[in-house]
Amino acid sequence: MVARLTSSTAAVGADASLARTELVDAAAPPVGLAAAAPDVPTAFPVPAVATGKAPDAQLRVAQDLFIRRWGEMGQTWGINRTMAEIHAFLYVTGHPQCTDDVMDRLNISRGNASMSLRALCDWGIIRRLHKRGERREYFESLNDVWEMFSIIIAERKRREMDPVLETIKQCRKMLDDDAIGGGPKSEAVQVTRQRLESMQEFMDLTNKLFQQFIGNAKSGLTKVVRVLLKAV
Amino acid sequence: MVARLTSSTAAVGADASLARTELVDAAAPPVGLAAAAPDVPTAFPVPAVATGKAPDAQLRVAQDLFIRRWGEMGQTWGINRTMAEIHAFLYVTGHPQCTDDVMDRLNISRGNASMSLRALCDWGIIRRLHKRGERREYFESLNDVWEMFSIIIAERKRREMDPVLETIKQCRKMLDDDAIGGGPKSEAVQVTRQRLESMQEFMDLTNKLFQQFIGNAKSGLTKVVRVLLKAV
DNA sequence: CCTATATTTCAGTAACTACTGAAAGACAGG
DNA sequence: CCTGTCTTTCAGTAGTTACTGAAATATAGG
Repeated sequence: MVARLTSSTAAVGADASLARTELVDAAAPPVGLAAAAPDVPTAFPVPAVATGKAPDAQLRVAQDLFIRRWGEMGQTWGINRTMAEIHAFLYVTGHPQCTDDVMDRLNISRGNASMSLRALCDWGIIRRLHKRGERREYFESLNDVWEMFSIIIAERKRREMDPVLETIKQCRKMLDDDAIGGGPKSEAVQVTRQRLESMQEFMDLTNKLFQQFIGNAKSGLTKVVRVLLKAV
Repeated sequence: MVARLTSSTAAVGADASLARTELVDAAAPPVGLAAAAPDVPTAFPVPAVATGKAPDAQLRVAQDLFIRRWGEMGQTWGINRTMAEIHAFLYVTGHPQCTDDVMDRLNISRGNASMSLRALCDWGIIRRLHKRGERREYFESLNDVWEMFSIIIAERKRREMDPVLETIKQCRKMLDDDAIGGGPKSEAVQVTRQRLESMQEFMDLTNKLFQQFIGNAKSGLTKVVRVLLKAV
C-alpha cells in the first residue's frame, strides 16, 4: 500500500533486500498492535552497516514506527500524512536535517519534500536553519511539545472555529432582523435561534479555554492542568 | 466548489431548480473563505433574500448558511462534509427529520443519506426515532452541545490517540531493550528516547484532561471551565 | 401469500487530494 | 559572465474518498 519504489532511485538491489529483512525481523517480536495497523511498513532502505554490532540497530526501526503512526494520526485529523511524517521525523531525531535527508528517509520526491517543508514552516512548528559555510538549508522541529500544540491549536482556531462563530452570529442576526417588522416568531424560528445560541455559547467558552492554552504554553500549562484536575 | 449539481439526476424540474437557484444565490456574492488555505476567512456573504412575506423567509437561508459552514469545518477536521452537513441540519432545525427530508434539503442521493445517517448514529451524536403508526424512520440530533462534543472527543481519543500512545511505549521499549546488553547508548538514541518521553508525557496529560471533559459533560463542565479560567 | 413502502448495499464513477519529475529559478563562487 | 549546487514551482497523473443510482433486502398491512 505505501510501498513506494521510485523507479529511478532503485536503491541497489543487494542493500535494499538486506535492509528489508532486517526491518521485518526487528519489528516482528513485540508486535502487539500490528493488528491495528493494516500492514507493516517495509520498504525503507537502511544503509547497510557492516559492523557486527550494528550501532543503534533498533533506533531507526523505532523511529520509523513512530513516524508512521504519527502520519496515520495526522491523516485522520485532516493533516496530510507526509507532512505529519516529516514533522515526526524531525521531532524524533531531534537534530537538523536537510531536504535530501527527508527525501531519503521517507522516500518521497523532492517536490513533495520541498512543499511539505514549506507548509510546516508556515505553520511554525518547524524552522529553517542555515549552517555557516553550508550551502543547503536544514530544518528542525520545535522541541517543546506544549509549544507545538499551542501553535497548532491557535492556528486551527483561527482558521476553522472563528469563521464558524462568525457565521453563527450572522445567522442569528438574520433571524432577529426578520422578526423586527413582524409579529411573534414561529416555533421553528425559535428553535433554530436557541440552537444557534447554545452552539455559540459552547464555542465561546471553548475559545477561552484555548486562549488559556495558548497564553500559557510551556511554563504555565502543566500548572493549569493540575489545577483543573484537582478542582473537579 | 461546493455547488452540487447532480448532472444526471435532474430530479423533478420545478422543485430542484428552485432549490438550486436559491442555494447558488446564497453562496455566490464574494465567495469568501473557499480558498480554505492559509488565509483569513472572515466575513461571509450575506445573502440578500428578496422574498415578499414568505413565512420564515430568512429561516431557511440562515439554516443553510450554518449547515454549509459546519460542513466545511468538519471537512478540515477529517469528518466528511456530508456527514457534518446532515448533522448540522438535524441540530439546527431541532426536530426529527426523515431520510427524504435530508435528501431533499441537502440534495444528496438516497444511498449517501442512508450511509451517512447510519455513521452518525454509530458515532452516537444523532439517534433514530420511530413515530407511532408511521412507517418511516426519523432522526434527531442530540441537543446538548457539551454532550455531543464529549462523545466526539472520547471516540477520537480512543481511535487515534490511544494507538499513538501504544506505539510510543513500544518504541521506548525497543530502545531500552537494545541497550540491555550493550554499553552506553549513543547520543542519537538518547535524544530520541527523550523526545518520545516528552511526547508521551504530553499525551498522558492531555488524555487526563479529556477524561475530565468526558466525565463531566453537561452539568459539571461549565463549572470546570470557570474554575480553570479563574485559576490562572 | 402478495403489494406497497422504507431502507440498505454496492459496483461503478465522479471529484478531489497528494505526489512525482522535470523544468525554471535562485544564488554563491570562480 | 558562467557553473554547479540547491530550491521552488507546476502540469500531469496516481491514488483515494465520496457519491450516485439501481438492485436487493426488509417490513407492515391486506
